Amino acid sequence: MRPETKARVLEAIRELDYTPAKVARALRKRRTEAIAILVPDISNPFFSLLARGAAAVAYRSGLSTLICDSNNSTETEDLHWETLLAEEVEGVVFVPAGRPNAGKLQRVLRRGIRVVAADRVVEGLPGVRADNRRGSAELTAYLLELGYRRFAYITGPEEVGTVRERLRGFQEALEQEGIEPLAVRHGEFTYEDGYALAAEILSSVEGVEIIVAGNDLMAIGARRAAEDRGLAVPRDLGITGFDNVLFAGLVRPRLTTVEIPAFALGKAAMELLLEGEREGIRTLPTRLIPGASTAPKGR
Amino acid sequence: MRPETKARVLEAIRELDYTPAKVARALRKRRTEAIAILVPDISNPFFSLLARGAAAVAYRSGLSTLICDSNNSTETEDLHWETLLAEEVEGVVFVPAGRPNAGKLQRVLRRGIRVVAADRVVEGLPGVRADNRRGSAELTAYLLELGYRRFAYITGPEEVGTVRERLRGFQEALEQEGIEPLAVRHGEFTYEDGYALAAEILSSVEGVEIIVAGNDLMAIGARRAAEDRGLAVPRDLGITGFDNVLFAGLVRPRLTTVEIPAFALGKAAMELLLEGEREGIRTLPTRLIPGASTAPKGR
DNA sequence: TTGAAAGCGCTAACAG
DNA sequence: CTGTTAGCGCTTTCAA
Repeated sequence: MRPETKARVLEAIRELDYTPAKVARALRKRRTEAIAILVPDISNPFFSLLARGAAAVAYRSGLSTLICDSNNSTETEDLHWETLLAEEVEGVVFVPAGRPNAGKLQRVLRRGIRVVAADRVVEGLPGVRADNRRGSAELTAYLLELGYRRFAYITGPEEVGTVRERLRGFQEALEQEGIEPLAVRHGEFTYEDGYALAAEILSSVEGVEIIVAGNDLMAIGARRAAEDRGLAVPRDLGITGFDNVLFAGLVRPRLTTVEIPAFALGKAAMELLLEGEREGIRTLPTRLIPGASTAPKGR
Repeated sequence: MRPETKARVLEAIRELDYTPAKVARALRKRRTEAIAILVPDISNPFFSLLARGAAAVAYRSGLSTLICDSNNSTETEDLHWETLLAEEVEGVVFVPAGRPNAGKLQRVLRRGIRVVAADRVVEGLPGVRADNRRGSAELTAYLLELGYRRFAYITGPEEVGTVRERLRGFQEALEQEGIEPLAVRHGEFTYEDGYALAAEILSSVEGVEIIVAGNDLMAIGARRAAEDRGLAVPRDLGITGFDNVLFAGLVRPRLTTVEIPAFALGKAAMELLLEGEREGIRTLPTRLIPGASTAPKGR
């Protein structure tokens, strides 16, 4: 282009304070260059960290990012799918709230929208998840080594994949030693349900040495329930969590837990999305974080 | 419309699996019906809760919501302003990372985009904030009543409005009793800086009875620094926070802090935005949350 | 009540 | 290298 013309154009841009309108561009190019991140609860640090990881990758590729919060509800999730269809996003990093609506998902996929599952695996979708089963098994092996033998397990809703994987790793590790858990209880992944389930177990099950929780928040709730019954942690009762969210390291005694790389999970999911991956599950390793909420159990 | 025609249209919609394209609609109507929420750090539960409050209101009005994360950087913030200009969002709920770029902001406003500040007041913008000064003064009065007299204060960057307001409330309450703080230190609003500033104070300032922190995260860092020097909380040293984020209630001893209604802040900011408010600051009340990290100080 | 036409701001294709 | 034109899918307006 002639330098003079270029200068005149640049001058006009400045003068009019011109910014290209993305909507018009998207309409003409038939590409919105927008992707969405759909999570169950953005105010949960685990998911917001995951969303951050995903957004960082999208941002580098010049894509706009829409963060949608399904508020732990499949119905809200469905509403969001409608919006995303109307927005014509090109892809979605998806953390399902529970068992996702297969019909909606099919419609989205038929429209050519790529969807990658993150953290929680969805049948028929490519995805990135943490090695929950192994992480849970390693944790359990560590607890067995410490000398714990009488276990109770509290966790989230049964229909969530990560809940089942963690439970399975736990049970398999126990089976190797010929041990059965004294109790297994399901609730929501909240502080309140952690408290309630632990309280119920402590008052109805004899001789529990340790409560293994499906996530950190439940573990903290359980610890509180133990305290309220006058039990000291780890002296009278061991407690473990899962996720290694920020506060797991802030509470005293520091929680024994398993780190799930939330940011990396989001990052990897978005990378899979941008590479156009259509299938396959990538599994990221977890890491055992020993804390002072468990201690060697002399026998 | 004739019922028969209507039926035929509905039939066609079903058959083609038709969803109206928002981009085309936005282009024609010259209204994108999209708003943005721009926060410093979405992985901070305080901001994600605020974002949730704002999004909930927008959602009810059928607006699309774009959540943008400036990663605590004014430069990233500026990049986001460009995107938002190009996206032609109709409004922005804005929590500035530091001192916002006035030029960018002017450009955005000149384009007719409404901006409402949340949590942190911005000159020339309507906004919603918490009554930080009073909340801080009330907290300080409570501490004086407990018998504390020798105070140290650690907080975030000086250019952040909430930092200055909280510090001011603190200082004014002390002045009424003719007391000067022994130390005031600024850093980032992080666990690490809370630890570092507290450690520095404890090793260089004589006779500090209590460390008042500008937010909860710094308070937890300070508590750790105290522990590492063998000081028991609250016996040897009192500690207080600000915000009342989730973990403030989970740590032991429970943190004495001031609740900032993050969700309500976001909600109110979005309401102001939708009402088309052009100026004025709304102030929401805070609430003192006494905890066990402070205790009556016999003299 | 229905149909037809124009045009939002952009890009791709093509002509000069 | 520059200018012109058509058309993305919708809404608005006007005509039948």
